[in-house]
Amino acid sequence: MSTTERLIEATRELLWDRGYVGTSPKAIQRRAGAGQGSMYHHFSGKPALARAAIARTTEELRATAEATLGGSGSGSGSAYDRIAAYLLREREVLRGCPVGRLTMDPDIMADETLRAPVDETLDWLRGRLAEIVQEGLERGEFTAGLDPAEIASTVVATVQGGYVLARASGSPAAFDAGVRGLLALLAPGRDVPNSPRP
Amino acid sequence: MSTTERLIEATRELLWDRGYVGTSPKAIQRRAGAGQGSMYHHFSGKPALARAAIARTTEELRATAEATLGGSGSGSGSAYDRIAAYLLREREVLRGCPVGRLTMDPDIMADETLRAPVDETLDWLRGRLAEIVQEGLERGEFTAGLDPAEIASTVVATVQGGYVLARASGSPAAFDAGVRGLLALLAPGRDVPNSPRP
DNA sequence: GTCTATAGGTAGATAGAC
DNA sequence: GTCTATCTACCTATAGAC
Repeated sequence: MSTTERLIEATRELLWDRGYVGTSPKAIQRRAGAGQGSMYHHFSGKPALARAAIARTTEELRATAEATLGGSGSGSGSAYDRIAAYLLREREVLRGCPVGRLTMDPDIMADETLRAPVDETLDWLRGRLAEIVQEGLERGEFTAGLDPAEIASTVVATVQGGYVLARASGSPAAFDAGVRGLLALLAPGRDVPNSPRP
Repeated sequence: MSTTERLIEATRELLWDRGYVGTSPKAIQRRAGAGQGSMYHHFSGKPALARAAIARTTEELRATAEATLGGSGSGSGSAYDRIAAYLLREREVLRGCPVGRLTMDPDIMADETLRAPVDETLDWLRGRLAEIVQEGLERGEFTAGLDPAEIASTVVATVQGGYVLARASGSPAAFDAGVRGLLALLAPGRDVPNSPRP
């Protein structure tokens, strides 16, 4: 793996675990096995490193989400099933969301080039979920009258907040509970599938 | 206001806006109008300051939540109404939750004396909401078969995640959308009250 | 109680040799 | 491309005078 590559990956890990404010260039160098001069040769500084790391992490989130939310147009399952698959997929719950956690970082929010990709990613996710809810409404899967954009926001918020509850309690159980509650509300009467966690 | 008091309040503000890692003793002193020596006379260091600040903030959260969730045993409104009041109450949405944001701080999670009050507070909130959902189920307000603890987790997660969405987009609208979606799911057919925000 | 002095360590880079 | 040296500022205290 190239030095550039190792620097980006090290930054991704540190941003995920410690946030932007809690991540120092020195820590990135140590983790990447790169020297000071090497790091500043490849990147102009901490913001540039963070931009590269965030770009990759947001791409990954989109790809992972799309993998459960359903293929390219082929209706592979009901809307409920696709949303359930998204909610119940395996996650490193106790680590939190690598994108969502950035919103609590004041220095990220203050820099438009760092905030924008975070905003666009969560916005894309809400839009994608809203499309699926709309499909479900048209097929009569959900209670008529629900607002697709609102339900999409509720779904994403439940996931983001589930991370908070899980981290506070030190256990993924709280995340799972929130998700199961949401699925029960979405489809009254249906059996909620089990989470992948033991 | 005493120096101790000003130090605690300054720490609360900074923890809320910048987190634990992003808050320095010097910044606290500046905001409190206290000198270095003065601060270290009243508190042993940053962790002690944070303990005092978190204790006060969690007390405040409990009091504020209890104010909307309903009085001491007197059923002042339906379960749905009390949950709606909690969800729709005025909040400084773009600032995030002063308790929930602490869960993303690695240094807070690593120190048991700082993590415990956060955990206990969110746990209390979930328990309190579960009681109310239980009441609502007994009165037939909600779809039979719902799990009170799960729904309570969904409610708290939606709030915590709503803050994330709002901060990402720079607008409280995303918070409100998530809340309105949740209320619509909780009581199909009912009109969801408007949020207090303009 | 509050102030100033001191101190070792890190943050976030820049400069220039190799 | 990578390394070492250097730099200013800030972090998180401790010590001791007033």
